[in-house]
Amino acid sequence: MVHKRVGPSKNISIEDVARLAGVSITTVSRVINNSGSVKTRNKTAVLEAVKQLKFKPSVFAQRLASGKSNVIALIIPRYEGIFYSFYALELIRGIGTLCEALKLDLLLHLTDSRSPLNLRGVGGIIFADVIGNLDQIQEAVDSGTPCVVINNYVKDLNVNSISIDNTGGAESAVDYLVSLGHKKIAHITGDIVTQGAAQRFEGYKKSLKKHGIALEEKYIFKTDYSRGQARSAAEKLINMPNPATAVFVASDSMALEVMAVARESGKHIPDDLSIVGFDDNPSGLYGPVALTTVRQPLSQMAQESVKRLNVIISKKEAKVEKIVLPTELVIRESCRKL
Amino acid sequence: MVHKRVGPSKNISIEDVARLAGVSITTVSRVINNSGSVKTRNKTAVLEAVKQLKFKPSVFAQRLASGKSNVIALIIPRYEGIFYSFYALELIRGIGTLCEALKLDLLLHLTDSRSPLNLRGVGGIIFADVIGNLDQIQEAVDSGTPCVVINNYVKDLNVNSISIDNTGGAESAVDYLVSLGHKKIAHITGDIVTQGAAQRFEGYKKSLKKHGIALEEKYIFKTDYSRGQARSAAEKLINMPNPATAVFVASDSMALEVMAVARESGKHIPDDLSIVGFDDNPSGLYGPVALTTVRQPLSQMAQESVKRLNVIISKKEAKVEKIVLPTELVIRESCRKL
DNA sequence: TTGAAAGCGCTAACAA
DNA sequence: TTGTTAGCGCTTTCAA
Repeated sequence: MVHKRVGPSKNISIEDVARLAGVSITTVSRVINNSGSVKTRNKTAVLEAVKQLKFKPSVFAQRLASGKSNVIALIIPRYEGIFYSFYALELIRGIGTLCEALKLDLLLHLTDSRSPLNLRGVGGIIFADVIGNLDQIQEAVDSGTPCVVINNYVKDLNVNSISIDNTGGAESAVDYLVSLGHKKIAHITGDIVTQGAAQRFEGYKKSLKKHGIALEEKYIFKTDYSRGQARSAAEKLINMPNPATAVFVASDSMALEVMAVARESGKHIPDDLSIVGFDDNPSGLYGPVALTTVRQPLSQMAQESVKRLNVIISKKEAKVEKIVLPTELVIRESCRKL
Repeated sequence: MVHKRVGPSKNISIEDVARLAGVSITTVSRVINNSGSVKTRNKTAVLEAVKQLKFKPSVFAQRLASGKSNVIALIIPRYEGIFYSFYALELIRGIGTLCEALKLDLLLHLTDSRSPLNLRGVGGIIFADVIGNLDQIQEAVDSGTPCVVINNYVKDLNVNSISIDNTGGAESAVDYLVSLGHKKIAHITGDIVTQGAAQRFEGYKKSLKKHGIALEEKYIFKTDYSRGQARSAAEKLINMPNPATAVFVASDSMALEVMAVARESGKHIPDDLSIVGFDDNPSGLYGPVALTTVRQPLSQMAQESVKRLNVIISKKEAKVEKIVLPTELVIRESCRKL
């Protein structure tokens, strides 16, 4: 026996609305899209019918018919470290919030960087960082889909990119330490496979060089951004003979770990060790000693990427831009004058 | 002169493939969907043509024609605290990864709980927690779209829910403290607007009652889950006359803050204060004293929700289930026998 | 095992 | 200001 479906009440189509409102479907279409001109009388009737029938247009039909899509995809490389960072959440939050406001559908892809993505029908793509997936990006760009890469300055591809001045930020952090009189300045890096970590390391070296301070291998500790590795690095750093008087750490969460280790070893911050982090993670505020850090405009970057994409999609603007956003040193309490 | 477009290469349609392969579009459809039977010869030809033309079917046309959608929406209430939690990321990660594997498109909505969502065309919906958006859920359920609510046991709605045994977890945490001889046990709550925090508080009270320990208002500190509020609470807790000997904290990140405060005040963990957290956030592992905590199967919950939805969507199974996943006390180093 | 043809629900010329 | 009509690119009967 075939009986009426209870749940998925037969889909209401634009035709039902037209019938109820006593107009053509074209008029209904005009009303719901706010395009063309419609007599107030009819408009009201349509709106009334829409409400009464609880009509929601089928986005698939709309997209198929119009050839336009208000879907944007956010591609996050499924790289181990990425999800333990302040970064990912801030990004998703920034992008998600703006998409909501702009009525864009946000498609989230946690990609393993290999599987081909079916990008057809996606209006635009945001690549969150580049980690082994340049090919994917290349392919997306080639397909003509508007793309913007964030958190990575992409040199080799003709694609929009919005990145952060990691080198400059790191440099200013170290400059600051030098200005306080520090000469033995250590660095705990992030995961060097990421451009961000590499550039921060670069900035560190640049500043030392600028000030005529020799780079010392023993003061450099490479990590994968995890708190665990930060802890080991901090332990080595603190217990070595002739230890550094200051350390620039590639992320705030690692810097907090260093602080904790120092405190446990009976060291006092900033008296025994000056620390500068990177991120401006709010967690840095709550400890006993507020963390001096480099603020990076993550949510600005996130929002900028959506706006940029939106412009490209709607205005058909095609000019490729590579934007680098500035960072800002936020001086708090974790460093002292030597 | 009309010349070949370079960028947005004219969209290849199923018709182009059919022509090149020398078959009908129906046959092509059969091949790409692996439905119906097609002679090997033709199949090969189609596959060859697909590859050569780099054909990707239009998902919109597919969905429109078939009436099926492999899109699932993840609705996250845009509530202030939610993004500072271990919770959100774990969820997105779990759901995102599984969707990727199952080839489901994941639509992310950070909702303000008021704007109506156009759910038409979405195959299924996962609501991440319920915070002031019961109406949205009600509407989604009414529309007949398969829904599952996670991290919240929804009593009043006929909807699938997968939640965590917060009460039981909290109870076992406090039971454990009692078993170690503690009688003065404080509790730092999470944001009581969330069901999770309320249930953990419930479990705390239940355990005390069970053991004949009177509930003392002065030992209860309400927070919004933030580290800042955890710090204030910890300061009060530690500096009060006749302080508690143990504290059950509603989240690990807050518990870590309590640990930090204690250490700064010259207290030793667990000698001066026993601490149990909740979450099993990996950060709890890296401190000087590993945090005893309640493990909640977040990623299991996340994955379960996708699987459940997938079953409902494909099998048309409609039975509503309300699952409560167990928690597990993970004993590490932050508590001592009195 | 195949293909013709009728939609899916909408948008966008074009005409009126 | 409105409606007619031809698709958008696919899936799915139905017949062959």
